[in-house]
Amino acid sequence: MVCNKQLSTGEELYIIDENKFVCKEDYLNSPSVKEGSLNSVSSCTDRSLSPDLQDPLQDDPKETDNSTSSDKETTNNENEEQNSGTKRRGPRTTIKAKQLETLKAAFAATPKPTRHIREQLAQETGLNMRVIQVWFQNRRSKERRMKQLSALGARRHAFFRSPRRMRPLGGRLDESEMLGSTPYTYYGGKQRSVKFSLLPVPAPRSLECSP
Amino acid sequence: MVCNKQLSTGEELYIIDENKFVCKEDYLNSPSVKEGSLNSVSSCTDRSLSPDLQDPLQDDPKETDNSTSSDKETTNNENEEQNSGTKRRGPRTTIKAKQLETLKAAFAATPKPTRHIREQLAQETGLNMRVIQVWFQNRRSKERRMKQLSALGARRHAFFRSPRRMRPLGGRLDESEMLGSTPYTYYGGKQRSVKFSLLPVPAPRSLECSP
DNA sequence: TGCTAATGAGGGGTAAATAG
DNA sequence: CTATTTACCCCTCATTAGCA
Repeated sequence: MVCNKQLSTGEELYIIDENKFVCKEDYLNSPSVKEGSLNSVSSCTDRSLSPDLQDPLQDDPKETDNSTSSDKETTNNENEEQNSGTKRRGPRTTIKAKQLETLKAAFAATPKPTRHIREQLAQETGLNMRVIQVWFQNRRSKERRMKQLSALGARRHAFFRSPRRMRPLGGRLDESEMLGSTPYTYYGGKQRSVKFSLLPVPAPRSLECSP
Repeated sequence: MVCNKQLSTGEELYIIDENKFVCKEDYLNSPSVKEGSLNSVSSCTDRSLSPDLQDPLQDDPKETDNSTSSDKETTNNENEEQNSGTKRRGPRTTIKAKQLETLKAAFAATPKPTRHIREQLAQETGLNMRVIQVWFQNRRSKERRMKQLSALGARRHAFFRSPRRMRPLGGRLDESEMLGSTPYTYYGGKQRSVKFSLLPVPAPRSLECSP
C-alpha cells in the first residue's frame, strides 16, 4: 500500500485494517500506523485484488528476450478467499525464465552451492535465499529421481537404440521452462518442448519403485 | 470482506470505504455496516457463512452453490444449503463484442497467455481473470475440435492424393498438439487421452467454422 | 436452439512444507 | 540434507446450462 514493492514469499509484511498490506520497512517507518489492529505474518496468506503495480526496475529495455514469450510477470495471481480453517500456503513464487536460467547454470556448476553462492544467486536473481535453497533441494531431488528412472527405463529398452525422443509430457510449462533453443512455437508456445530431452522415460509422478 | 463468498458475475455488491467489498446479503444483514465505515466488521466472521470453502481438491472453491435442481432461480440464498443439491449456476457472463475482439486478438498472438498477459487482459476488458482463463481454455478447445474436424474432412475428400500425410489448413501445423498423431507408446501408460482421440467419430457437437 | 460460459474430474510440474 | 507429501497453478476433455 505504500511503496508498491513486490513482496517475495516469506517476506514479512503487516496487515492493517484488514486489508492494507504494508511491507516491514514501511511499517517500521510509519509510526502513525503502529497501533490498533495489525497482524504480522510471515508469508502472506492473502493477496487478492488485482494489483497493477509495475516494477519499474528489473527490466532492461534492451530485451534480448531469448525464449519466446513474455516474461516479467510480476504480480501474483488473484485468488481470494483465505480460509482460516485449512492450511493455506502462501502463493507459490513463480520463477521466471530468466531466473531459471541462472539457477540452472549454477546448478550445472555446483548442485550443492554454499551459502555464499546462494547469497550471490539471491542477489542476482532477486529471489529470496530460502527460495533458492528450496529450489536446489527440489532440483537435486528431481535429478535423483530422473536418474533412477532413466536407469530403469534404459534397461528395459536395452535392445533398442538410444531413446531419441521421449514422451512429450503434457503439463504446462509455458512461460518459464525451456531455455534457449526451441525457436519453434506453434501457436501455443512451447509446451512440448524438450526440457530433459536426453532422459528416457519420464516418470509418472508416482513411481514407487519400492518393492 | 465478510463471508468471503466468491461473487459471480452480475451479482450485486456494495463497496464501502473505497475498498471493502461486501455482498448484498451481508450488507443487508449488517446494520452496523450500513452507515459509514465498516471498520468494525473486522472479525469478518470468516466463512462461517459460506459453506463452500472447503474443497479438499485443488479446484478453486468456486461457489458451487447448490440447491435443488431446476426450477429454482430464486435470489441467491447463500448459506443454508447444506441440504443440497442444487446446481444452479450463476448467470453467465456475456462477453461483449468489444471484449471479444480484444480476446481474439490476444488469442491470435498467444493462445496460452501467461498470467501476466491474462492480468493485462483482465484489466483491459474489465473481465475477471478467471473468466478470461476459461475463455482461453474454451477457445483452445474449440480450435482443437475444428482442426481435428477439418483434418478428418480433408482426409475423406483427399485420400487419393497423399495417403500418408495430410495437411489441414495452412500447411504447417502442430504435430505437437495433435493428440491423435502423437505416437505415445510408452509402456506404462495410463492416459486417458487416448481413448477416443483418433476415431472418426463425427462431432456430436456443433462446430461452426466461423472466424 | 446453437454457441459458448462454467464446471468438474483427471493429470502434470513443481515450490513449499514436513519428517527423518 | 534427503525423502516424502502438500498445495497451488494450469491444462485438457467432457458436460452442463444460460442467453441471445
